Amino acid sequence: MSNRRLYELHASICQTLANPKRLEVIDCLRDGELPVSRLAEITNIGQANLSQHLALMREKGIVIARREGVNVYYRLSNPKITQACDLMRQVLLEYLEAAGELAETSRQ
Amino acid sequence: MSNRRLYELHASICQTLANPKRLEVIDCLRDGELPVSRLAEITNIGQANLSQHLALMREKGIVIARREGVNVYYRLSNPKITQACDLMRQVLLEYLEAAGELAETSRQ
DNA sequence: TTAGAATATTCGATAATTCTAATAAACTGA
DNA sequence: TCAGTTTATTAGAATTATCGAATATTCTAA
Repeated sequence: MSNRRLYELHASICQTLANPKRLEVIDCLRDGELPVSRLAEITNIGQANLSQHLALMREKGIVIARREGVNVYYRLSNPKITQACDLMRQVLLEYLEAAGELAETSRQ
Repeated sequence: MSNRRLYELHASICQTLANPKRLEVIDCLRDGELPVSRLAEITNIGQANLSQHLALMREKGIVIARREGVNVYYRLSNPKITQACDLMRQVLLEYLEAAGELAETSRQ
């Protein structure tokens, strides 16, 4: 597979994570599967919109759906997704901290 | 800081990584800083466009620029960015592998 | 000080994302 | 089979991202 194509696929994974609602859903699924109804409760995302976000993550292979009766349970396809999110969260927090200290310094 | 706001900032980090050209640039900077001219050579991205991508990454705190004479050197702001990218790359590769095996299975 | 090299910014055109509202589909129990 | 519950899909409007072309800025060496 060409490098160009790999970068495109890689970017499409990142793109899938590049939305606050989807990140919240991923966070909800960190410890195991949940039905859509529960995700809707926790996140307060409208039904249609939540379903769209889940469909997108399904297509990109980020989550896996399992139907049980009338409910559909979603789970993360790979624990490394949580790890990657956590790392990026750390990058963010370190950035915020550095920015905070910078503001501290310039205030003196 | 509110959770909502953190998810937004987190998403904006992911958004910054969600582009094949920017991922390629980040890959180039994995082992240290490089001048824009060198990045342009390696990646074959047009001057204006490359500069736009670098500006975006600067704004989001992903890269840091250092001017030395007529050249501007860019570097990653945090080694965890490389780690996060590598993890997501692994997620992708494992997905591709699983998809490949799936195709293998269904062909039998 | 001025020409030339390296980099950045601005401006539109095009494409991609995101959302809500409406509707459809899948399933269960009566 | 029908009503009700849960989830998915579609359509269209609004916002946002991406790119190339043109232009501006920053710096150095002559």
